[in-house]
Amino acid sequence: MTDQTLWQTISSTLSKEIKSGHFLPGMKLPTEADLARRFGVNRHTVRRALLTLKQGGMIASQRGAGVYVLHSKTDYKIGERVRFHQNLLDSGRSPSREWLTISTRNPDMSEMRALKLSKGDEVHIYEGKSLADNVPIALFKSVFPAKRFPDLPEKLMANQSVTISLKASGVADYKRLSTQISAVLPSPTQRGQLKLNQDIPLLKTLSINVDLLGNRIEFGTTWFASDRVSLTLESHLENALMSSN
Amino acid sequence: MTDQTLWQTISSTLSKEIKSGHFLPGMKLPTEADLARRFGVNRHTVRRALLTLKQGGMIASQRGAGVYVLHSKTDYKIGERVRFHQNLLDSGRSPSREWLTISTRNPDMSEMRALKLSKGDEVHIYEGKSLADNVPIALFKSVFPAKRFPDLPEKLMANQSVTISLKASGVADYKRLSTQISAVLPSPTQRGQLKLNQDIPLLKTLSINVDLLGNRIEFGTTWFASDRVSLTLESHLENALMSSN
DNA sequence: CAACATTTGTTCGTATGTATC
DNA sequence: AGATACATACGAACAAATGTT
Repeated sequence: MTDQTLWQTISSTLSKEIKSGHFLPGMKLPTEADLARRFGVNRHTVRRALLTLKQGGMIASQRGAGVYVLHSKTDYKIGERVRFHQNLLDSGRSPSREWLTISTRNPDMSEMRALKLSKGDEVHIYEGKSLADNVPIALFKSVFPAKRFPDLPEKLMANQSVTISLKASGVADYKRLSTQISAVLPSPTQRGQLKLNQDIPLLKTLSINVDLLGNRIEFGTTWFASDRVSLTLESHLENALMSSN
Repeated sequence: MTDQTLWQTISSTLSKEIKSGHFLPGMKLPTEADLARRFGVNRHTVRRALLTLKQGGMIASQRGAGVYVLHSKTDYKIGERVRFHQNLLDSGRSPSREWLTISTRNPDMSEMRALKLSKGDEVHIYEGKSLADNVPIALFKSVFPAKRFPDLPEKLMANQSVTISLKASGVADYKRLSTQISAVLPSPTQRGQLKLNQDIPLLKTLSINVDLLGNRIEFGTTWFASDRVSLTLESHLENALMSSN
């Protein structure tokens, strides 16, 4: 409508065709050359149009293969409690986790502030990847105070689950204190780990988790692929009111 | 580091120079032609690099003028209560609001579900723009049940404030029930209203607000320009724990 | 206000690299 | 191994918005 340039027109045309079901999730779009012929433009103009669809999370391209329509987003709930697996099980997905690094080192400034550490305190770093139905949907980095959880690394390697590992360390329950959300672009490393085809923004969340006494026990960063996830926040009102649903 | 392509190298080089303070907020970057000469590449390659910086909210371009370094983001708090002005005042900004349309019509499916409306119920639509220091930072659309708030439109036009208008309609207080966050690309219309230069994703939030009895009184959608805002969620634990700060 | 130079935005053309099938 | 298809890069030209003279 308000479109003016060729690539904007092409972009919104294809967008409508995808939304209308003309192209279904998982389907391969016509090749760039075909689309260029169809719209009577240069291949670059088609690529410019496809780029914005890619950024919007509607499609993904694979060099040498083609351009594919993506599936709709997984809904990821962020409540008081942080339960990754349960979260995804609820939406009918099969969740899994891969850990990339588990290490212990001195904290940087932001980590010290977030966990209210004293000088000399060390932290455990737990980095990994979250998948749903074997598709990577997020990268995470969790920072724990080493003084409080001396043998957490071994537990994490064995358990694959933060909740269970913390429980084994005496934390019966923990809650989310605060979360900050922003949108960033992936680094080349992140792009590879999430198998992104560039130019898809990540929903970045910084969260601080506390035990029931209010002690800060985890400083977590998560990068969600915005083409595969949307975040849902639920207040503690939710449970009480949802019963009257 | 892990960079491989020319435009990725240029992008991270410029990014570092901006972060290091070599280019300060508000400053004009060298022209694309100059940068192309500096890096010894084609102008297209420079533009590809600048595009990712633009998407990351680091720079903004103006045709005919140049490319400028943007200021850092405003932090926008999302708590149980929804208080736009207070929110921005807290971060030292001068907030303002412009309303674009105020109307009454029949709800669509999503609005009926969100507000739990019965067939035949009408809704008031309140659309507008939020600014901080005269820079647009978000667009919003609020949907209210007309049956409960018959004269809300007049109040909104007079007040400019949702909180005050609802209070005048007998809602002493209201809270956020749930919020869904995703990232989308702006439509041409939104791009114009937010004065975006294309290709900056929007943080889109869908929220349902309820009065103290749990009745749903507002279904709101907000599109934040991700280059100007980051969202912070605070649990109700925050207040209790922050005192021990 | 008009004319002009500057600067970014769009489009086409062409060539080469690289991953997939 | 070869054909297909996307990714990167260079070159050229013009359009559109801006700022200046």
